[in-house]
Amino acid sequence: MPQSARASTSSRDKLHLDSFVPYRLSVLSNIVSMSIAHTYEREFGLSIPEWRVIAVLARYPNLSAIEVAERTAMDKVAVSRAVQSLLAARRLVRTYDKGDRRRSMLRLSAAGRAVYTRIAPLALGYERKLLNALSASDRRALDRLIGRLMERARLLDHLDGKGS
Amino acid sequence: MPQSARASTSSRDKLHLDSFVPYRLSVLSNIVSMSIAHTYEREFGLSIPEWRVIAVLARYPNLSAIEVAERTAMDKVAVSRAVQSLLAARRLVRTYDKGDRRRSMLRLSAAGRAVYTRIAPLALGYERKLLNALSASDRRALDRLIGRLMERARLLDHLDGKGS
DNA sequence: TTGCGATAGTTTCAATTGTAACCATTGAAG
DNA sequence: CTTCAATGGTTACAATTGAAACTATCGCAA
Repeated sequence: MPQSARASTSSRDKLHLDSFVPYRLSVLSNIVSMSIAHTYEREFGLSIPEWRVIAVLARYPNLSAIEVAERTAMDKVAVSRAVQSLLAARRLVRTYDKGDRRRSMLRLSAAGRAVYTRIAPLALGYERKLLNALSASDRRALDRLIGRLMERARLLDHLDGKGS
Repeated sequence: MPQSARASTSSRDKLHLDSFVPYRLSVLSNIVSMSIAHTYEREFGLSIPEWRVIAVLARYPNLSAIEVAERTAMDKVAVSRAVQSLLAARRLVRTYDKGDRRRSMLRLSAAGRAVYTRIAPLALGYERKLLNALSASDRRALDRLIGRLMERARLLDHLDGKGS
């Protein structure tokens, strides 16, 4: 079998990490996340999960833990831990649903809201500085592209393999 | 003090996780990475760091551990661990530089190359399926946008705060 | 030579995270 | 009324990761 097409690594099978989109996305996302995370860790002792919980509760008060998980793309264990440390820091108030006592109802305390109103501008400021690298139309394009890719990635994920 | 402008969260300070670019990037990147990681974990028992080391050594043989770290955006501890488990699995060969015996020289064994030639097409196949969500010109745009953002993110990172 | 700061890489220990098992409550079925 | 599967959430334990300290070698200087 001379230069078998099956066994040889044809040029289109070559993978350059530098131009491999999943790799590039991962590196970009890590730099960005760590940059922001560093800000609110330093200033408020918040971890990323904690910050996400605060952000979503600022927008949608009285969610249950599971609803928070859905909106933040975290799993319920991560939410549970973030909620516990936020409760301990008195940045959150938890009550339980009358009529379904499994269901918690979470909202920010005054202290929690204060944290939010101080961090949100920092986070948005970082985003703005980041997006300054792009023209207005590029920014719109970016949004659209991320949306499309997210949709497709979820589809692929559910189609094959781990579609639990 | 009726609707104090200072204390209230003005509309441009509001942060919607759903439209916050750093958050969207992070979610997208996680879905994508885990989807691919799942494939090579299942089929070859490779972790993400191990896969990255293999990918870069397939392209550039005889790198030292630190050079691998630079090209994969991993830190040297992660590289050290990945290298150890790849050595144990006999997928890597390590020699030491004559003349500087601190410096290792890493390259794939035959088994390592075999793993590479089987995974690379899977990874590229995934990328292709993902990018099928986009037109050719959108794909070019995506590449350009990621590049610009990466550059800007690194700049911002080094400017302020943690510029170690 | 000896000494010393820098570089390559490893080890150690603590913190974070992920998985699975678990407890409590609910709702519906018998 | 019991029983039992499903749901909300927590706990326990193992695996991963990160930061800092450590070892070994090198290059240069006195």
